[in-house]
Amino acid sequence: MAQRVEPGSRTDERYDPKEIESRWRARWEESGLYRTNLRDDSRPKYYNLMEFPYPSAEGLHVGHVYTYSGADTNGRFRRMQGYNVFEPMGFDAFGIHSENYALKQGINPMDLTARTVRRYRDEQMVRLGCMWDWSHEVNTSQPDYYRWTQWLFLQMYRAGLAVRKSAPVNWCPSCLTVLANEQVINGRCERCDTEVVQKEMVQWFFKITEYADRLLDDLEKLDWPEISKRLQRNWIGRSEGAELVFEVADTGEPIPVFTTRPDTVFGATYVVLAPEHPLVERITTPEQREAVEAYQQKVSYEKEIERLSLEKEKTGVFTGAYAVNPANGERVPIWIADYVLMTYGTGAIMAVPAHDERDHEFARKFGLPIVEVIESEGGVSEHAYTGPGTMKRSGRFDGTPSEEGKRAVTEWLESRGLGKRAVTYRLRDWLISRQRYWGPPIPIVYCERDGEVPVPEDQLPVVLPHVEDFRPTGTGKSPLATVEEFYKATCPRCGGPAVRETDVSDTFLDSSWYYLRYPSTEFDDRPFDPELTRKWLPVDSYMGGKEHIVLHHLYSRFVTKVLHDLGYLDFDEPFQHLRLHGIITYQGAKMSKSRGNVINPDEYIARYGADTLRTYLLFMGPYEEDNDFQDTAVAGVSRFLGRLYALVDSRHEHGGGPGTDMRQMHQTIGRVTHELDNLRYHTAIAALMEMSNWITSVRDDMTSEQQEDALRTLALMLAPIAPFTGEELWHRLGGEYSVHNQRWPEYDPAALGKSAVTIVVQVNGKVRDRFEVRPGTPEDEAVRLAHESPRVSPYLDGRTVRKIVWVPDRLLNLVVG
RNA sequence: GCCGAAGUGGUGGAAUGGCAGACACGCUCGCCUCAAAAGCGAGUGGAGGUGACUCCGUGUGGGUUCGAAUCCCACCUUCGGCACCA
Repeated sequence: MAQRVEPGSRTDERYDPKEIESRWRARWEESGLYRTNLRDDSRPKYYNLMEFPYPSAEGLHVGHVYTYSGADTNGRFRRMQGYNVFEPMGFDAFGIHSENYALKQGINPMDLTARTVRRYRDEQMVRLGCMWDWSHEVNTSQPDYYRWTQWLFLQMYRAGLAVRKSAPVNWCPSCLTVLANEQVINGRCERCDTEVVQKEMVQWFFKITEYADRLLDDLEKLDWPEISKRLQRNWIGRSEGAELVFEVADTGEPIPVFTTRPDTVFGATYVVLAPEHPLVERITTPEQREAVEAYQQKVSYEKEIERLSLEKEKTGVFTGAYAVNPANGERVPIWIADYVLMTYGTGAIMAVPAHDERDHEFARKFGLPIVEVIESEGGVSEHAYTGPGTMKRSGRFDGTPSEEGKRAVTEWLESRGLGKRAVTYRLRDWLISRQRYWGPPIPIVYCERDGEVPVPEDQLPVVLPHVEDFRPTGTGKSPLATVEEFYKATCPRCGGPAVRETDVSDTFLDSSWYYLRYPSTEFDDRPFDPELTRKWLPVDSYMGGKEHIVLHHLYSRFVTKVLHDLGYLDFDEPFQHLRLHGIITYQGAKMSKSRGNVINPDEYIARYGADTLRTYLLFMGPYEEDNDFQDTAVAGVSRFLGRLYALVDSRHEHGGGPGTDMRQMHQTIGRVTHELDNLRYHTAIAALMEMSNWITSVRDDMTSEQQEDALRTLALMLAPIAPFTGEELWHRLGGEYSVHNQRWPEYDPAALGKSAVTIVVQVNGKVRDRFEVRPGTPEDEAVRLAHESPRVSPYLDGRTVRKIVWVPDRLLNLVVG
């Protein structure tokens, strides 16, 4: 540790962030400054959560530093406001990203991850100056954590929400595993950008769709940015309509179809099944069988991305079979086409070409009849009419407005047992199994006698073994399927021979509950302690990036709701208050390794110190918007911190003046408090810069007490943003350790009372003069002053004042004509 | 195609109905220096004027208003999300 600085002495040293930061880091550590007493009831609690990183090759990214700078500044601000702040950190250490890094290095992820985590934490993260309480660190890849991830799986299983079923799933040919729907972005793998293919496979799913309505409705009660609510709403994609039953002609076999336009059922001139629809096999006529099977073959080879392409012309094949339109009894042909998806609705549609663009295009291509049943002006020969209107050619419903017809037609068909109201969602069940090594084994065994049996809770964890060959196999099975010591098991129920499930679970399951674990890391006999959980959750502030809205945030809400329903939690939303920071671009583009425009935070910390990087990141622009990183501006922030240091260091050569108006200081306190409350960090920092400029310019007029007061206030307000420099300045000003335990400064409202206000004088809305007057100056006096002003009077000469706009203490506008 | 956000000096941005450009970056000039760096000081939207000043100016066009960067309508551009969801 460097020499102690005695308060009061002028050192004439330059601002040396490296020395300052390492000295205070050691002092904070040794005094346990950031260890939170979770059982302290004397202050209101504040659970300050921020996204934890997954350790990978690249090291800590500047995006992480951005998240943490903003979240930590908020945590420190709340701490100074009197909250007992809990700010934990951990590692999302399981998962494909960490595993792919290990594969590239050829080192078992179990060995490599431990090293990577140490590097992240001890070489990078500790330097950032965040008030993390490392005594509650979690690492999702450790048995003491994933044991409870497996426990969570078992709760899902018991509740009937974890099911093993065959379904069309997304397979990534590069990662050699299946993916959840949320992990496919525009037909590509979220991790590696490879095009995914569709496969029918038996997999484990969590039935998140059963919670679709609650996930949708409860968004209302959350303090979240609108964009994240909108994205979740879109993703859940609730759609109201009806399920109508068409029957196969002759056999009478029902074909339920989902439609949002039951009012157009009289215009349904054909039915389309998804190519994978189970009915296709049974209804296809011998003449059509060859064509149908060829088409099914072709579609099954198609990549998701090709199938979704809109440019593509519609294709399809007639099955040879007919169905009966339940509204008018007409026979309509049954086709199969890939524009109908097996995974949405019932996998079958009634096609109404007159009033649906897609059906229209298909009907025109294959010469199917187009029957207009909603009155339209332009007709429907060229384009479908999809708007509302009056029903026609619809029997008893002719003349009914379409909106009313939706309900009426559904009720009419329902009375005949051929329909009912229905709701469909875009959201699909969460596919959680992965054919990979680096994750928690799914705690299920398969017994010859008892079938699928959950591992009893007291036998958890099912330990992930350290294996030689951890490479993904590509066979649709995890590498664990080749490890006999692992998969050979005895049935927990009958004791007979059994095999373990060898798939591991999705990384997003690990992170779906980690916020529940942080307060309870001391317990190894329960995932989360009821008492601590009741006290500390839900989370008071959660900070992260936009990329997790339909992944991590949605899954966490689902898991919380399930645990609530099972009686483990008394709340059903994990993150009451969520804020999303913007993306940092560099040279105008998103940072990426391939572009070679990645900012390495280590270099900036080494050169300028963590405080400068933190302060710069927050100063760039509005925290919740995207910002471009500019190297030159970083140096400017470093100079600002250096100026503050010099300001404090040279204070004994100044002050001792007759005293000055301290209103500026009180205004700054008010401004900074308000800006920090709203995450407007860039304007908070600007206000601190203005205050520093103000002190510099008037310090010789200040009394010594005033100067001291101003500098201390400045140090206090700097502390949440630049914690090292704030601490150092506070210490040099003789403040007691630590600045981070001080109360946030309050402004004196009386000191804000203005002795004079500036009135802006406009003529016809153009500013012509401004003058200082006492607050509360009446209108007539202001008007008189305006007429006397040589800068205003020329514009009034020879004209009549038609109107006077008077905003007390602010503005006078004279309208002349 | 649909939904959303945003367009302000050379640059990042401030101002959400009332003084456009706070605060910075950059640049110019000056001080310091043998010189440079650092630091400090002054200036810095555009055009005009010796000058006090004047006019213009927040993507484009229109509107509301005493007054619009801010509200409304149309369009253009950029970014983001979704995309055959019946």
